[in-house]
Amino acid sequence: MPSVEKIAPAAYEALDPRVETLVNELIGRVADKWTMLLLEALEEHGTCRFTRLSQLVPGISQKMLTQTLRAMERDGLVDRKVHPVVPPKVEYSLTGLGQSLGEAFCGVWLWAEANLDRVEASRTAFDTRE
Amino acid sequence: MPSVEKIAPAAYEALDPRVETLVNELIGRVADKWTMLLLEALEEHGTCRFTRLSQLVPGISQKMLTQTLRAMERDGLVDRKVHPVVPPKVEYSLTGLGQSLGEAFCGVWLWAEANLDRVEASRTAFDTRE
DNA sequence: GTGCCTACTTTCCTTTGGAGAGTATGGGAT
DNA sequence: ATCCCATACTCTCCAAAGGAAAGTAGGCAC
Repeated sequence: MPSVEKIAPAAYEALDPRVETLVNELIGRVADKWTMLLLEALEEHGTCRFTRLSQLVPGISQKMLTQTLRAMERDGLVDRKVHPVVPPKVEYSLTGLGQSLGEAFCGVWLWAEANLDRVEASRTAFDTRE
Repeated sequence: MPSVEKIAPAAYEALDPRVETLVNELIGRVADKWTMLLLEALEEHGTCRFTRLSQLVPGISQKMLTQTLRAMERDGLVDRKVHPVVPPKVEYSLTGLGQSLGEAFCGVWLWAEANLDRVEASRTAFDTRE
């Protein structure tokens, strides 16, 4: 089981605090529930429109959908294509950068899928201990 | 570049909606800024006490530190060992499950490290477009 | 005119999160 | 005996984030 250090020892140890801070900020931005869920939806279904995305990501409010998509666009993760027609038509898709982040998150999805039961068991054990 | 489907096609396609909902909930719980940062801190520094963790994770409030650690303990990600001495001494460490999640997040750290510049560039481009 | 369509905004209100002070405990210093 | 300290919280108060629902724009069908 490799750790970050074992995979990229030199790069990791060589980080100066300034870069580490930036990485932490980026992680804080990107390690967000809605961002992850949107990344997954766009990865799985390809180009989507606003309403479609709101259906694909259950529980997201329009406000958060707009907000998260904008932030992802600003970060270069999604491409936003506006067709100047009426009624409005806006298509969202992953950029190469977004796809690579989606792949980076792949391990987390697999982990969640594989360990659902363990987490569930731990929770009930914890709750009955109280 | 493998996608989720290519790595685990059968398991992924076979998910019934109920399981997918649970996975989404688990992702929502775990894809949290503080959880990721704590996971990283514990992975890198091993067993730590409360005050140490608050120093290792810059910007976290005591409230969020307590809260996040409790949630992680409940999910079986961290082990909380209380030594009944005075002043109090509580040691936190990753469980096997926590370590495996830390490894799953490894790709995201590497991605962030590798793509900091691209994201930064995209942001300034976006901001000057406005 | 009325209503419809879509992608947002806006408003209002609840929940979450941060800052800082307070708590409990016994041991060591004075 | 009294004071102070260390540690891991816990509480209170306030600001910020987030959700629900209604509103907006503007061309088109009726």
